[in-house]
Amino acid sequence: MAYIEHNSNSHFGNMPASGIEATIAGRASFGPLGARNASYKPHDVIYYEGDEAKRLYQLKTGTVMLFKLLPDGRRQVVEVLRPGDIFGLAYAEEHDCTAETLTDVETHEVDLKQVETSAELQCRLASCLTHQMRVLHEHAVLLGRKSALERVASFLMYLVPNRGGGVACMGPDPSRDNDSCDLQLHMTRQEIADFLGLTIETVSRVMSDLKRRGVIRIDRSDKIHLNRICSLCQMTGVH
Amino acid sequence: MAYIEHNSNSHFGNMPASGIEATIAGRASFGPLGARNASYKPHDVIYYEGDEAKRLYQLKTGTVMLFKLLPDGRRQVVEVLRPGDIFGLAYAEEHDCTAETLTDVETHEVDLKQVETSAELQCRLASCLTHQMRVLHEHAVLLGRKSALERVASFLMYLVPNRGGGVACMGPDPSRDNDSCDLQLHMTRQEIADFLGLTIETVSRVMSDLKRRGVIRIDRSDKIHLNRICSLCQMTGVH
DNA sequence: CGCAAGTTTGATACCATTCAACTCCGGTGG
DNA sequence: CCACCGGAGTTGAATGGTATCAAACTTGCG
Repeated sequence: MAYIEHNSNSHFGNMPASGIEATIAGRASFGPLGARNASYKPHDVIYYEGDEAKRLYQLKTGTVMLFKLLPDGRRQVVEVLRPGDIFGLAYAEEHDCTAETLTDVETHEVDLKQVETSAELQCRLASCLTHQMRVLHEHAVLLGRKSALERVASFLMYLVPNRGGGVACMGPDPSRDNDSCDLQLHMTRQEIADFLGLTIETVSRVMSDLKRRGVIRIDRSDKIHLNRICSLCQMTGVH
Repeated sequence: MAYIEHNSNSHFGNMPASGIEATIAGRASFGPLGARNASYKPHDVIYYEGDEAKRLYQLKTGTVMLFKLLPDGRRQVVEVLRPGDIFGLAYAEEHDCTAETLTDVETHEVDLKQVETSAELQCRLASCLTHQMRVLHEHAVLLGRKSALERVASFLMYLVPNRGGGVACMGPDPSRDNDSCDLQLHMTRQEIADFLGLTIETVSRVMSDLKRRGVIRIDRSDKIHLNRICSLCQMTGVH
């Protein structure tokens, strides 16, 4: 299922914290730090909730979701990861989530033992975790306090390059040269619903509503064109 | 508002990762690593969302909540911290949450500059962040997928020593010698509601319902006696 | 074509919210 | 001492947003 190769340019623990090696999405890559590379196909399960934690993973390309299940089958997708994000928590015996790929995926993987002994890895780990913690805080607001429309709008905005998490919103500026954009969701309605704490039907209804209002165009169910990014941004609840 | 003193036994960066210094709740203390000590009174705001991040905080005693506000006033309490937890994220210019004390509080505080240069601090940071990330995942399940009763039951169970997060549940065992316990909430109904993604009235109604069913006894509004811990545990949705 | 999986749409039900009134409790001052 | 007050909590009735149940539709593919 997963093809694993050893990183040829592996030189462990000898890079400075402000290293000049490639970064992904502004965060430091684990690549040069003794990491193996691995590849996965869409819908591969990288590990299951409850599995023994043996490695730390950094997403190099593609998308991975982490989810938890309740005994009666209810599912919550707790994170949707992008390149540069890490998963497979260290400092714990068992994984608290299942990690499943949404697309073709490439990862860097390092043994947890290495993490425990590498100051450099821990530094990068702390940096990544801090970033992801912020995203989780934002997601808690979404799950705890936002309406269905606000959730879906926030989700779509999250997928707009450089607009994720509503961090870099320029406000309502209809004069922007490019107020539209194409999105590839890589998620089914069910996966979106489980991420947003909604049902599949509610997600579908909100999408149809956005389409009716001319804010989005649905080219294929997982291929969405945003006609008016600013209008959508106004619906996220953060304005 | 906050009384700050310098840590007398401050010896910076010379402790091994597996140091023998005191730990809180199983996690390493920042105390010996050049940290200042500070004290706060109940309802002190340690920092506001949007403030410049200058320090990293570790909670020594008491309880702190982190919350985010939407522009229209909706509030989500994203974390309720206990001794050993850290807050005041590093690797970012601004705080993403407001930090407010719920009780008398004592903290260890270190400058972010120190964190950037101390491998030891980064190690502990990564460890704490990993633990808190798990708690956030669990909370996402609560916010996204649980009913009001399940949320309140989970919240109360979270406050039971050694039962937090449903991690160490022994299952339905009515023969346990001690199936009851006293809790001090340190939170108003409003704060609980904002933590659980509910309204104040819903929290109150569920509490009354639990009382009517004989599962809890409400001694004072923030002083709850659990009559049957196992019954309550059964209501959290994790069984 | 015809099936299967995913999605959309409709009708209805229900849980949590909203709005409102009431209770409880501690503190203050006559 | 007790009347009064304000804030927090509780309870009730009505509303509404989302879930649920059910059916139709779309798409991809053998």
